[in-house]
Amino acid sequence: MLKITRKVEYALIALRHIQNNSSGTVASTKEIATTYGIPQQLLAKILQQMGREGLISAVKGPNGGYKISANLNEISLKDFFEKIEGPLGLMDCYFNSDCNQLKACNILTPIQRINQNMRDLFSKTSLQEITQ
Amino acid sequence: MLKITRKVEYALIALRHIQNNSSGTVASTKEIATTYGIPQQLLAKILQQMGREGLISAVKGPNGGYKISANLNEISLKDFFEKIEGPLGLMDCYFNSDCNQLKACNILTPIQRINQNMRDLFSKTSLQEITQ
DNA sequence: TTTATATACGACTAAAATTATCGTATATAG
DNA sequence: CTATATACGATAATTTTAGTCGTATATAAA
Repeated sequence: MLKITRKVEYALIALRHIQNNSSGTVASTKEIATTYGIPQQLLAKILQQMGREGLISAVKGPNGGYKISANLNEISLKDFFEKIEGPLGLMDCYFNSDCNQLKACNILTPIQRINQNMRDLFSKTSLQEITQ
Repeated sequence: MLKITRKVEYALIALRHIQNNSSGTVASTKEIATTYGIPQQLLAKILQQMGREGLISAVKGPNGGYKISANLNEISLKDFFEKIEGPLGLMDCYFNSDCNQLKACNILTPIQRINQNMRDLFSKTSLQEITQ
């Protein structure tokens, strides 16, 4: 409960690795996968997704790989999580209304408040604080 | 990602219902289950667990049910979550060391910091803030 | 003292979400 | 050309979460 997924974990590891890479060169999927013991195909898909989201950009072909293309200091952890995993909420009813309890739910208001506190926490933390 | 489980959700709903119950009487599993559309057998197990954890106490037999037996104002949401679902952490390596990445993990330190922030958030919120 | 109602709890099954793999296509440096 | 690397939809495996079943025990009330 309340855990980040491996997908996000791998994304953060990769992002930090790419950022710390010696300038001028790019980091390949294979290099990152073997360094951290991450399944290569899975990491590939995550990197592609981060590419589509504008966080990194790809260089194709031999000696190819990825480099950072966004200012990680301007992106909050909340936005990053939502780019990678979609809406961020303690419970589904925050963004999805087909809930059995909704009609009679007695904890909706207080839980929304706690949820907002959690979103605020991740909003005020930048991606850079993890990858720097 | 970062969601509470239905188990915790049901536990909170039940706790609030029991607390708001007219004094002198207890609230039965059946009553709570039908009111909020929660599977009765599942709710029963959750209530039993909360009983074992000392949060509520049971009255057996006809007209039986549960009543609050702890001071919910003195219990943090973090402690409650851990009573119901076990250790609370953004990632397993916070409390379990068999992780593929541990040896080379490059985000351990920063993620532990974020994790601590989340634990602090739930530590400074009392159960009462949800059930009152 | 019998009956109906309610909690207690371990074992099991079902469903959903997460994690990982496969196959194929495209780009490009050498 | 060829080897290497990204692109990506589809599918499979695994893990976690959610829910059910069967049986035992306690007790109020008829």
